[in-house]
Amino acid sequence: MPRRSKLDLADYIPYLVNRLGAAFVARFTADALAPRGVSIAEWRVLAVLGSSGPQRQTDLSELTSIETSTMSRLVTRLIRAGLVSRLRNVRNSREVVVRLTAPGAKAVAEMTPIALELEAQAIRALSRGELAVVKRALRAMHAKLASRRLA
Amino acid sequence: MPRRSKLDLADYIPYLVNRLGAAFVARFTADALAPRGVSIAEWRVLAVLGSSGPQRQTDLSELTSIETSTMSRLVTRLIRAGLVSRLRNVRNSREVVVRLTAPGAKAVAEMTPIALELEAQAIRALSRGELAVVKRALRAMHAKLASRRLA
DNA sequence: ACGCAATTGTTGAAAATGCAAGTGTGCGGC
DNA sequence: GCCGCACACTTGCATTTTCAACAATTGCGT
Repeated sequence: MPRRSKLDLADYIPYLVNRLGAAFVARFTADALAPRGVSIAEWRVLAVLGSSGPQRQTDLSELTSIETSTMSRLVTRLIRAGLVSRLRNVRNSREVVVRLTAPGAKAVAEMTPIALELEAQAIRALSRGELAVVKRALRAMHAKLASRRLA
Repeated sequence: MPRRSKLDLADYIPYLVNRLGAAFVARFTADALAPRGVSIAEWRVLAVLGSSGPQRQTDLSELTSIETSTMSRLVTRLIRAGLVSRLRNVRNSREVVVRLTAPGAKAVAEMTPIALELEAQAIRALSRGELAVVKRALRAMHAKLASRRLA
């Protein structure tokens, strides 16, 4: 067991995670986003809507790790692009429901295979068992950090 | 094996990676950065300098996944804060060498234990074997994505 | 039912970012 | 040696993000 009071980034999980995340973004931007003039933040919102259905902006913020004020303007942009709609909730009029429009759903449908192919490429480096461990580990670490945040 | 043409974010590695990365940032910001008025981008630069020694700005950009123009201004800010110095390379005068000042090294030394403790908390969710798998996997996936980028 | 705090979303202003263009420097071919 | 190209960095400008303040609405405690 190495004694670690000095930081060795090459072995530091947050660093490795950030670097991998940046690589995904770079590749996905080149393959899917840039050709369509969509930003990574916009894609994240569209992907959540496609995966989990219509959402309040607060929930979109939570799910994407994007600030609520940024989300407000981001949704406005997506509306201008015709990809989503924003409607006030009838039962609770301080809330708003954002949902994909038909063109928005089509855009998600077109980009999804590219997204999946990108993941497929990355995990070619892994055995099936390793993949399962990695997914569980990513979720478990997130849970540990998110829970402590409330305390 | 599920057939996946629809995107299920809860099982999608890039999403899990982004979410975990955001959680690290949120926690580290609260624990170490906000109290000192340091931004996450600044910390990343300081951490690389602490871990790998003086660097050219191009290399800092590469290592931190931060754009070179952003890096230029970021280093300027760090200089103003007294944490790093920027000196033109004598042997190649278009290059610059950024290095920690004494206060910069001190700042890194103070924040490093907090960074390590944060990682330690996260990986408490993992067995030793899982941890090894995760680290290898993060590196392997990054390698797969980075190599293809050049092709 | 009333009042007050919490929730949800928006906006203003400052700061940070990204992209393209520009500056200066080194290097390879001929 | 000279020309042209690649590299390292900086700068201008438009866009995006952030943080705080604010407005509107709900719901809780009593």
